[in-house]
Amino acid sequence: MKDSVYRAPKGTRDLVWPDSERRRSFINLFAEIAGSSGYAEIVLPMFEHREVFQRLGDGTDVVRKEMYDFEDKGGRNIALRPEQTASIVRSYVENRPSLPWKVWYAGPNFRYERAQKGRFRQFDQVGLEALGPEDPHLDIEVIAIAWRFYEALGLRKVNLQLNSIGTSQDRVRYIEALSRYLENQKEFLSKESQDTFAVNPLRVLDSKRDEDVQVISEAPSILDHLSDGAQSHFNEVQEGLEKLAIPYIVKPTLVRGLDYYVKTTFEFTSESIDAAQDAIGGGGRYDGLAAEMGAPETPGVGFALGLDRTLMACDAEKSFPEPEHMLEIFVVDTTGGANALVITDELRQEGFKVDRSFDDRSMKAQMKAADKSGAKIAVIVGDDEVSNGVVTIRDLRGKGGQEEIASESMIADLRKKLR
RNA sequence: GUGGCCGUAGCUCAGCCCGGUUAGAGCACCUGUUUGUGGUACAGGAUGUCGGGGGUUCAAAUCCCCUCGGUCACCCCA
Repeated sequence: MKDSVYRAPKGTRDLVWPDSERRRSFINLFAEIAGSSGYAEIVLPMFEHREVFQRLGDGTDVVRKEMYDFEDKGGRNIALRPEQTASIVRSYVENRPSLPWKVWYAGPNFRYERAQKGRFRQFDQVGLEALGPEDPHLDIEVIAIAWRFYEALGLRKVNLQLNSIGTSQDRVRYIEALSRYLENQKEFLSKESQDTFAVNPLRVLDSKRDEDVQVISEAPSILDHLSDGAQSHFNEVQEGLEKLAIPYIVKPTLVRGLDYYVKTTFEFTSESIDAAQDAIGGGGRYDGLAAEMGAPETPGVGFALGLDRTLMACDAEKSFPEPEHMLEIFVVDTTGGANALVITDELRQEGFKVDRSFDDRSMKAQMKAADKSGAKIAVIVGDDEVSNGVVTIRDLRGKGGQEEIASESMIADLRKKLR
């Protein structure tokens, strides 16, 4: 194996064609859908002052063990962003755009954790956030955009899990009730969950360990602790989803890993992913976050979708296929390359996707390269063509017929064949 | 942070248990069969610090120890 220094660091990898192009198409499709819903792109810094992400919650794993942080040369505590919602709210607090403020984003996030299938230290997300309205219609819009995006990708086996975790006051009351219950059941909990309980009782509900399942299933439900306002908000969200025919299941134990959520939380999972990591997207409402960062109370709601995991689901469902070819035309020149130089440039200026060989290789080698390139047509120039003022146009896809075309009509002919 | 599995040619892997001829296969690559013509076939060719270090031995890809890396899972999340 190569020296371990000259390889991508743990949890990162190179995306080369066709994966790189598929990623770009994915983001383009998302941009189209978000853009046509009134969301504008925002490009954020990839790192922030660590305190920005501290807002995700001191008891969360993201803050406690997954923060990719360091001190810069100026002595500042910097963290690579583990997600973008906090950055967006920071940007809102800093720039105070007029409301409602609807933005979408795409780009890498960073979490320092052990990589596994569908989990990387650098991973791409697309997402959007809407700040201002408290209206449950906005929750519905946000969920619907994600849902329509999955549909546009061709995904069929996506499940929407929905919950409300109430207002922060509701949650305080709920956590009291939950803690009382868990305290009594403590001996039946796994050791890990007992530790979790001490740090953040809510997160015990997330445990998938067999010992905990029974205790969790009989635990008090957050849905029994919602205030009237939160309850009617939740009801409206559900009614709206039904109006849009978006199927969902209410999952009272869905608390999500970040502390800033209130009221609506949701998560998308894929049934088709063959890996432990099947959550392909998630989000919720965070009405208190802007105020925590020093702005007036400003409600917000949004989601983020994992690009890699979503594409894993696409692979499994054979949807959103990778591109097949990059090229249309391959220029073969047996006169030393000078003709290829001019012809490829000319064709490229005309908008064709064109490549050629270098190093004056044999015609056979050039034809092989033409075939491998996936191009549909070879434009062949040899001494005969040059002296007759023609080029040979050869079909690379079908049986391989070819014809000579006068150089002047080459572009018109190729346009006819390819467009 | 914890555990399982795996590191041999550019890629996928065999060989390792039972140490011993020049370390193999397929794919990919290059050349030719083809006096300008790819995709099929055939013939030939190039390619390896057997992840790294140490140890045992007359002899290590093969046995032992350490280490680095990858991968999957737990935790948790996208």
